[in-house]
Amino acid sequence: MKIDPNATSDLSAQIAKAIRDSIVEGRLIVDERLPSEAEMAEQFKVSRATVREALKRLAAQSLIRTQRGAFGGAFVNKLSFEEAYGQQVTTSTLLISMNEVSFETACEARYTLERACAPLAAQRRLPDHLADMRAEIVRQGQPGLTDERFCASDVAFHRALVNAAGNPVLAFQLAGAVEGMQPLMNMITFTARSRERIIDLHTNIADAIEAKSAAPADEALGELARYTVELAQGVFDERAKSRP
Amino acid sequence: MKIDPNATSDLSAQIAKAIRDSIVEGRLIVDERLPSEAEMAEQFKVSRATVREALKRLAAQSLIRTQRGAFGGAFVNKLSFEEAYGQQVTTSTLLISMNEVSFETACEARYTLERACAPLAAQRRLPDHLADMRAEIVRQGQPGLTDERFCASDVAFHRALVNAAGNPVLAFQLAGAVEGMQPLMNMITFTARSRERIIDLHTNIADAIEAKSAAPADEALGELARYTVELAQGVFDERAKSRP
DNA sequence: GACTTTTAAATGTCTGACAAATGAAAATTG
DNA sequence: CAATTTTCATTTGTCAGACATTTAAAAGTC
Repeated sequence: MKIDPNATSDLSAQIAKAIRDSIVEGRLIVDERLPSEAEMAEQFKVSRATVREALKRLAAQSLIRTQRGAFGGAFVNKLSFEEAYGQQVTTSTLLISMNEVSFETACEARYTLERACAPLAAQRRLPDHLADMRAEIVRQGQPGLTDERFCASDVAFHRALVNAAGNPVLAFQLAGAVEGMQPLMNMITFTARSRERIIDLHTNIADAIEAKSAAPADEALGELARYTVELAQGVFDERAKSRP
Repeated sequence: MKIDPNATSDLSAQIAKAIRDSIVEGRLIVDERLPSEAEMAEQFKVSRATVREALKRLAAQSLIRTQRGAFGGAFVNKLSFEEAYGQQVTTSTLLISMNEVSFETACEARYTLERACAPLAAQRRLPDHLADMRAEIVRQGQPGLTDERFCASDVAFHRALVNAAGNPVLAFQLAGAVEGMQPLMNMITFTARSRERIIDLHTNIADAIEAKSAAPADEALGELARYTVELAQGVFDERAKSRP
């Protein structure tokens, strides 16, 4: 691990990169303890403050965790699916909100990936997954539900569908596609009639998954994708009319 | 933005969270300048070092960028697809390598998602994407190519396929699934015969995409998924035999 | 007006210090 | 001896102040 004091980037960024590379390439293994801040400061010939800034960068990516006290220090963190899932959602949400991604593009990505899960979900679903899906459908039918809560329940329904595929890597990869869409979905005003239609389609999906038949689930998801884009189009048209 | 000095977590983590929330929820918009470190230190009633640690956390997630000099400071960064792509790949790679994910599980996730792209790719592919795919196929046929380079070319081929779908959000979501697999793929030893088989399947895929016919592409991808798992199984069996 | 110099503001880095947490070892107690 | 308490060294978390470096605007110069 070498640091170049004359490089363009910050010393803390260089140090963070050196340690990150060591972790990614396996020279530092999970739960291994890094040298203390003071030792690293000496090793890299920088101050402790600079080392700390580097460590905070790594902590932000869940690559290390720190513990105070004697025999404490910084340890290589075993990245959990939960942590990775959260990072994935945050990144996707920001990416979509900051890059003028059209609703159609985001929606297409989401439903394309989700439909890919449907056959696996139909094949492997457990009672728990079905129960989760049914519970969200019930929630979606409750009167007085705000649009935001309706959307949140929609996300929860689709998360259950993805989980039913029984592949944690797949679930992680889809996290951003499903949950990152929520801010866009929240912009839609759901009328009683559109909710009814969506709940019908969700019911079709749950029924198909329960019956372990992939095709109808895929069909309903396709229909849902079309309908969602249609609803969004209506909202945008309405908005364009009121602000010409 | 409020900070609790008695909370369990670090002050710098709390401050980072407060700023992150402001960005995610839109209270801070792209390119907006944050207060200077000294001002934030005063505002949050902490030292400048603590504020800096918080800012480094945000910089590690590409949420802010900093600029030195007068009228410099920390600015909300517009998360680019490129940056997000890189983060996604790093996270996926670490997640897979640290969590005893079976080759089958990772492979299933990858090919399930990739097959979902095939119809879109067949429909929308541009000459550039085809050229990229063909170029990688040529490279894969060169003698003397190391296994690692063969794998890297394999990833490049599949990246071109995903890009051919013409949906940047989809491409981003698939980044981890395709590239995060590489360390696992690198463990496979590719014989001349297995390379030939893979190149044949890649050619089938490229031909199908060129002909804008989705079904053969999907078929070849399925075959490739099966064959990859089979190859890996061979490697693991071999290893089990030599180290009983 | 075009060029150079100055200057103020901001981040980057360093030093030294103290607070707080924490587990191991030593001392104490029954 | 065993259980408990105390001490203590180590390490991270936080702070204050200083200086170096970068940068663009402002002032000065021809």
